Amino acid sequence: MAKKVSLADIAKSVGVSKTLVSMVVNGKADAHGINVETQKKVRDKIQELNYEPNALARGFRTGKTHTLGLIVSDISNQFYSRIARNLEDYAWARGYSVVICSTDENIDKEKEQIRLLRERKVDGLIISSSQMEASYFNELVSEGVPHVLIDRTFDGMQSVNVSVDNFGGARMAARHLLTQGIKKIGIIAISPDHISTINERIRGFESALSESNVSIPPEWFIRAPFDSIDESVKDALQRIYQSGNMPEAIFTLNNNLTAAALKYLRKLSVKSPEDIALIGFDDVIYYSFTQPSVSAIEQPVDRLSEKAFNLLLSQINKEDIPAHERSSYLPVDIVIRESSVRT
Amino acid sequence: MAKKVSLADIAKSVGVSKTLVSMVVNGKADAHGINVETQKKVRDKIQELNYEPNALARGFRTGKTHTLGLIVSDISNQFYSRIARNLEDYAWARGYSVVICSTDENIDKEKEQIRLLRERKVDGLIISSSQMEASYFNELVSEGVPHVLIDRTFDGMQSVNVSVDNFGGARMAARHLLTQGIKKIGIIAISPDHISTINERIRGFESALSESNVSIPPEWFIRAPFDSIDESVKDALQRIYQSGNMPEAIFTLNNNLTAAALKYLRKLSVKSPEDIALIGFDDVIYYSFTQPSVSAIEQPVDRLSEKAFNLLLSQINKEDIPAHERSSYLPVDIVIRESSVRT
DNA sequence: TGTATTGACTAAATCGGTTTAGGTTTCTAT
DNA sequence: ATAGAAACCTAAACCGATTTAGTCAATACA
Repeated sequence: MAKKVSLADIAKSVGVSKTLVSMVVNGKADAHGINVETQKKVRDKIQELNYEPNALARGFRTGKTHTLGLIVSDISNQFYSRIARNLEDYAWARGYSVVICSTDENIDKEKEQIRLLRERKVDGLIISSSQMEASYFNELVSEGVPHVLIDRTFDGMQSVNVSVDNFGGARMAARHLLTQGIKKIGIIAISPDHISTINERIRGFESALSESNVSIPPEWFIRAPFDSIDESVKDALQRIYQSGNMPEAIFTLNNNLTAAALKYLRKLSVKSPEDIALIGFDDVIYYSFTQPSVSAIEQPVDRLSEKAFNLLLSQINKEDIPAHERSSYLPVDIVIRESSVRT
Repeated sequence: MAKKVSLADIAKSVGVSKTLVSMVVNGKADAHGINVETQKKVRDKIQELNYEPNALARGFRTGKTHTLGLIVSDISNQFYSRIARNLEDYAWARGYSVVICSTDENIDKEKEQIRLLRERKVDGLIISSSQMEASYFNELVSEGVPHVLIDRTFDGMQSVNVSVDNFGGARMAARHLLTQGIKKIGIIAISPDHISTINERIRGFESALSESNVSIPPEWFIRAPFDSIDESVKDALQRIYQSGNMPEAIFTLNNNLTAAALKYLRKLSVKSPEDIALIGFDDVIYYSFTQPSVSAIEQPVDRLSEKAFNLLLSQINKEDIPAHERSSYLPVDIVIRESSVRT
């Protein structure tokens, strides 16, 4: 490992000051009226010695790392990996890298990750938080930490945030079922119960139901713990199946729940949509060729990511974000396929 | 944004040297025989002033960032997002963060990302490379950059590497088809053609076929460009369908290709396995409830990631890696479902 | 009594850049 | 001839930790 060439080496070798070399490296030479020939000499020497600036030293001095932190519940969930990918693309285009952190819906882990990322001086954070404590984020705001809450938001929170119309999406799903005269409806959510999106979806769904005087009986209101979705959905569906009292439709509140429901309905030989109609929140490409193909609420992942990135960049660059931009809800679409259509 | 408390602040405030504070912070105080009471005083002051070490300054001095780089073709591909997740877990347990980079199978982008990560002084790299140039990686080796090639490897390469038995997996798939008397077989690969896994799979598949004197005619050997898999697979299948000369089976070389094939066979109303049997490389949970359920070669993602991480950590810690550990191939499994069984 | 040894601690150098606060020349205008 | 302005460049401080190479006083030993 030959010792790295430093800026001082270049300076000495060309016979100019470190300041000048630094200016050339950062493209500030012209602005400082440095002679073009001197600039060329420096650039040639940089080439010759194969100098590469030490980003750590630079970051140490400037306080900028050109790194962003992305905190989500689980990066292997398609929804989040797509967000990650989009974000990464926007970041790459602007010279930023992104560090990923999966929280497993664990609040303490999330806080620890945020602490660590801050200690590492990332320039900004994009967070899909598992918490619902506004005060925690308001502290981030008042400490001036650039961050955007993505996907999940909650009341009383002053952070810039971008999410999706979870309430409206779930309401669409409910209305879609109700229009078909379906009234015996179940729902599968995940626990813990402090996840804002899930709660919004429940609210939206129930609000539409109550307009038609329908409600979800407790035995059809299932909570599957985040870390054991598969078994919990299996057990719940089995219980319902054996009870003989089956709903006509089930609404699953995220893609993992939908997959699990699909899997175990099939195992129980419960036909969808004939026996139980199914509609899920969050669309996945595979839904179009599962048996049955699955209806779903589709989220605008790309626009969500783009918006979050831009809002974060504005904060990093100390630009003002107008009040109406500080909080936005993107509309969702309903994609109706076989699983939810009974007529 | 109140100015951050520095180590010097603590030192001055307690009335000791920075050295001492640093030793306390890093748990080296006892080893240096520092009085326990002095230690306590320092620790109390750290609490009181809420001191947090500046990781950038520390990293600048020590050259360690406790950050790893993960380079893959596309983080939103389930295969890679699962690797990312596993890696992140191992990394987190050891105090490392991971930066993700998607290359889109673009060699130049990959090189640029590696350059950037090195400039940012990540402690190590885990790379699923799109290249097949041994010399590039041998340079990394001789420069002493800790790195592990994961998933994809190639000849003449001295880097530590962990991959999967792509050759054997594809051979299994071929034999599975051949045993059923299927001889008219097509294959869908991706381009560019410098991806080692894809090439190994082709080799393995063809080697099994040639044992039975079967070969793949050019019109059934499809290459779908990485960035337009969907349309290319669609076009190719349509062409084959319209030609009237259809294979009895198709082997798709990765999960995206399998999904695309499934989607368009369905659109063309080509029944699987009756009209065309289908088997793909890389298993995905959805395959078990698609129509038909899809047979696949399953890769040991978790073991792959674990091994890669451990090998990287060894390098970072300057431990010796025995020769037989420097290169490993993990076995794969075949998961037979409906799509490939014609009897 | 003089020399080691031990225990407790520290001053100063260092990492590699960026930033601040200038300093020379040379040219131009009076 | 000379003040003032341009044009071009630089020395030194600085960011916040770690590391090196000690110091100093008290005790132990011969």
